[in-house]
Amino acid sequence: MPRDSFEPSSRRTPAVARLSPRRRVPEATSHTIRDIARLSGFSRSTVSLVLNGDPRIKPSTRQKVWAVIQKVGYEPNCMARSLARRRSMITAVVVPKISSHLFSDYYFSESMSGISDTLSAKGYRMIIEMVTDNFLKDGMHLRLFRECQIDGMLLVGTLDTDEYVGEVLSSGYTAVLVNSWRPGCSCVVADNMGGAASVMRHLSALGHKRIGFIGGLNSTTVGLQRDEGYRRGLLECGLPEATGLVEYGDFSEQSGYEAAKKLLSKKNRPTAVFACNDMMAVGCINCARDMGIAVPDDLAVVGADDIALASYFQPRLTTLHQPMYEVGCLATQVLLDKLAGVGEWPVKKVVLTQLVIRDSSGFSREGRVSGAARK
Amino acid sequence: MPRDSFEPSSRRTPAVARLSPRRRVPEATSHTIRDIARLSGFSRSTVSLVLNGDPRIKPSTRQKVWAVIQKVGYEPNCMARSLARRRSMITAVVVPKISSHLFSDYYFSESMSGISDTLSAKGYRMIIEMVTDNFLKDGMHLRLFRECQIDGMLLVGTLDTDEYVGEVLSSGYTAVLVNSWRPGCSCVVADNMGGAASVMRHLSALGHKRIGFIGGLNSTTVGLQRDEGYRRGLLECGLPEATGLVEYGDFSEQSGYEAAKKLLSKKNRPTAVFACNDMMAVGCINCARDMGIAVPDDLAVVGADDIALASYFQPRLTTLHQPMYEVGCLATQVLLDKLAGVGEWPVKKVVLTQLVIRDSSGFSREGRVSGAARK
DNA sequence: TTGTATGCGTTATCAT
DNA sequence: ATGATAACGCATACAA
Repeated sequence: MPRDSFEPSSRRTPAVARLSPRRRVPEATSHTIRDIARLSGFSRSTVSLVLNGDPRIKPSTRQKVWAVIQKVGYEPNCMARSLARRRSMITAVVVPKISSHLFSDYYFSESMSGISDTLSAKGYRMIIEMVTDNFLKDGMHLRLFRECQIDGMLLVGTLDTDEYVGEVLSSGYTAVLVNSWRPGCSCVVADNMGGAASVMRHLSALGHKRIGFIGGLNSTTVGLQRDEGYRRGLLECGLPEATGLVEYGDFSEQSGYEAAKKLLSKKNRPTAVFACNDMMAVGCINCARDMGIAVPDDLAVVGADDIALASYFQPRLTTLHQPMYEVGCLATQVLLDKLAGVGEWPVKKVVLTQLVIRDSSGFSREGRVSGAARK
Repeated sequence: MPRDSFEPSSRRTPAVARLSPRRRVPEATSHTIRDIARLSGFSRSTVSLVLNGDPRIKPSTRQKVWAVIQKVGYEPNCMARSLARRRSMITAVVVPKISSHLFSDYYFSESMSGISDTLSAKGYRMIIEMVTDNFLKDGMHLRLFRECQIDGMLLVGTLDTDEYVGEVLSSGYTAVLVNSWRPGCSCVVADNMGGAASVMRHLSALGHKRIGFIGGLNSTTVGLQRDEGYRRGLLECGLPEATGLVEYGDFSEQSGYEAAKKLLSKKNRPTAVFACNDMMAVGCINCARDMGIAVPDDLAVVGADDIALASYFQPRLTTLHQPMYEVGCLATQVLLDKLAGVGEWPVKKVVLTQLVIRDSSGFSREGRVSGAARK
């Protein structure tokens, strides 16, 4: 009983209840695939096949259908398509909420740009979720998959201690970690360990023997890896792991200031300091200034991240540039490959970092030195 | 012919074609509303009503149904719900793509945070779209509504010359402009005009008579309004609109440098400069330094935006703080109100700006002065 | 190659 | 108060 094709102007009409036309107010009267079928004289399926570029459709048919589509300005409904295809073309990007000023952090902004560019180039859309207490309480990390039908998830800069990450990864859904590292899952990270080691070689080459370290949170991958890189650098340069040369902060300027205070108050204070990120480097330099220690003359300071401030601060910061844009792009590509069913899985990728030499380490002209890659 | 309720374990079974069970691999076997109906012994409709908190449902039924929902961890499918409800609970946030480093700009990052917080508090999700050439070519601005069924759109910092904005607004879809201004539509902006005037009063109070202005792009609302505020400020302070005191840039540091060069090369150069944004203020100060003009002693400089750099730059920048977080929140609220059918429409809202006095204008301690509100 | 029938998971209408 | 069923708009085995 064909009840589809030749009903001139109405939607599929039920056998009996012709009395109450179910059509709701067609406010913006957008067309459906039915309209195209009717107008073009083909069936819905044919239109659908044309829409999806199926090669089985005869060219002449294809053209006729497309002509109608163009003419009436038909656009397929994503929701309906997702429902039928069971694939939403939507990716969630989950970012930690650090204060309420998340997006201003270079680290995240750069990765977001890379992610966004790569996703939209492939026709994917992204929804952004910030990890708040509510996010966790509502179990949003899994609801995004189940309720919202997202195809995949990018987890940016998560902590080793974030439990929800484990839940996502073990749930069987597709996810990639951006700049954090866990065994058994796909991760794309900047080569912080190798980069940190290159910082140490740089300072060592300048003649420094006592190089201090202001660490960050070792629950973060960057914190941990830069810490390891510091130690590896000492080894490579043949420097002893002297005591009293390491203090930890929490990545904030304030914590960098306080760590520096401890470091610089010692009888045998370091002549150079590698701070785990730029903000702590800034704190360190401010502390040195307050203590009457000149940077870079009496103390060389190197940061990491290469935030915008780094090149405007006085002295301009020598720092380890982390190519977060590239990391974002690559991570997204890994995710999309998996969704497309190509490539390996899981996969680990490392993007090289670069040492940007400015003034705070005693050089006066800017230059770049490639960081070491871990192969 | 009831074919729904008492089919123990299978989906709706067609009269004949029982041979080929259409069910595809239920990979992650998530439950549907049918499962809940079956398990609880009620109909799909009842479950749906329970799910949506309909008051007509008897409390005992409500409890029984919820018990099952909790037990099996059922979560409704957004796509199906959106399709049926014709409302997606998704909002698009459209931001201009300035270089590839969009998110690093304070202006946008702050507004995004406000938008994100407000949306997620109301159960809305946001998808972020950057305006690129492709965005425009594909007609994405309207496709988002038609294809993706977004409920509303927030347009952040658009230019007066952006044509797609007009198309969105005239299309009948719901949209709010964030920090830009057009007649006949809903806008939420920072009070840049009043704020700029307060900058002028500040400089005038410091004794400056010749106050220069480095304008931005007057195709932007902030550019235009700060320009107007500059002139209004001159008037309020009884200063003449002298010639040769105004130059324009494009908001970049470089353009600020060049504008300053012209301004400061004149025989009768200004003793103070109000730059339309912080980056141009930085360029101006760098230029002054290169010309041997001391800031703030020989030249007072005030910027606008209060980007993170402002308090780290030397000298620390006196600047007009623009509460973009609040602007983002408010704009989102306006949008959601409209979607909920409450409040007026269209609506114009102005958020006060604040003058943050630091070192570049000659003061040594930080302080805040409320900007003037336009009523 | 094209058409038919049905499914995707939910909401909304109407009848009971 | 609850149940049955038709939308919602598209995709897709399978038949023709």
